Amino acid sequence: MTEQERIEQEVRECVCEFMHVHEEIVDKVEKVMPDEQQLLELSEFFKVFGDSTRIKILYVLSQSEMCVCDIATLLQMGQSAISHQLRVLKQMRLVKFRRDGKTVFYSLSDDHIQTILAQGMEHISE
Amino acid sequence: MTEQERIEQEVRECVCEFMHVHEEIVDKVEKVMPDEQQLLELSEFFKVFGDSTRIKILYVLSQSEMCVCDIATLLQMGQSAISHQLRVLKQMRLVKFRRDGKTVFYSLSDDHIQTILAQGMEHISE
DNA sequence: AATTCATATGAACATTTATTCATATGTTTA
DNA sequence: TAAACATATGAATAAATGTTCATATGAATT
Repeated sequence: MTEQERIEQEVRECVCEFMHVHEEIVDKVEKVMPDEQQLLELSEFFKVFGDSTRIKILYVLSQSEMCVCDIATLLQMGQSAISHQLRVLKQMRLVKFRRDGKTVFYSLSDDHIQTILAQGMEHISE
Repeated sequence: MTEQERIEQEVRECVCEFMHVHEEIVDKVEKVMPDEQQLLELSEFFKVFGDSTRIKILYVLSQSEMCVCDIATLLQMGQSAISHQLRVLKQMRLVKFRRDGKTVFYSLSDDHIQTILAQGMEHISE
């Protein structure tokens, strides 16, 4: 690519990104955009649902509270893997837990989680 | 780690994973588990929400239909990056589009998407 | 028909992420 | 208090993912 061509491309990109936009729409939406930080947090929240192991954990917990061993058995996975994922779920407050002797029982932390799971199920079964 | 110790660990893991589980719970939940494939699809669906660029795209589209250039301008990102992400959103049927001459307008594909976004917002603002 | 423009896409690179292995922590029981 | 047990965690490795760069496609305009 020659320098000349590079400049031409930059001009083209500039045109695309700063001149031929629909200004009314962009201006209107810009005003109601939540701040960067909030949208980042939102994506981090959903990221937690975006792994099949964690989805399975959430699903089984939607049926009953359960200890780490139970979950590992149900999913046929190692205890360590489950434990690591439970930590992620805990950090995002998707699950809560109570200790009973040596055992720790996990459960879903609130109703949003169920609602989100249900909406997702509906979407993929359409 | 000696062979002896390895065996001991395997036994320990075996105990954890196959003997001290709460059988009633495990049996009950095993019966209502959706099949592997469905849960995998569910996680793939949510994975799409789990990236800040895509969340921003979904958010701006929840306000108005919009062309690729508009989105790139709003998010201050390159056209290519947006286009790649729109493909992901399209594949999972989170967005639909209509062509008008050279321009392609994107919009959210159905109400589940709005509901899920709203539930997520509620969760993180608690 | 040739050019311009909006969008799409393939390849490459850098970053993130999930699992495993080994071990640590904290609770109970002998 | 020592051993057994359920769970947690740090480090390492392997796999997945997002962005950029260069270019391709397809529609409109001259």
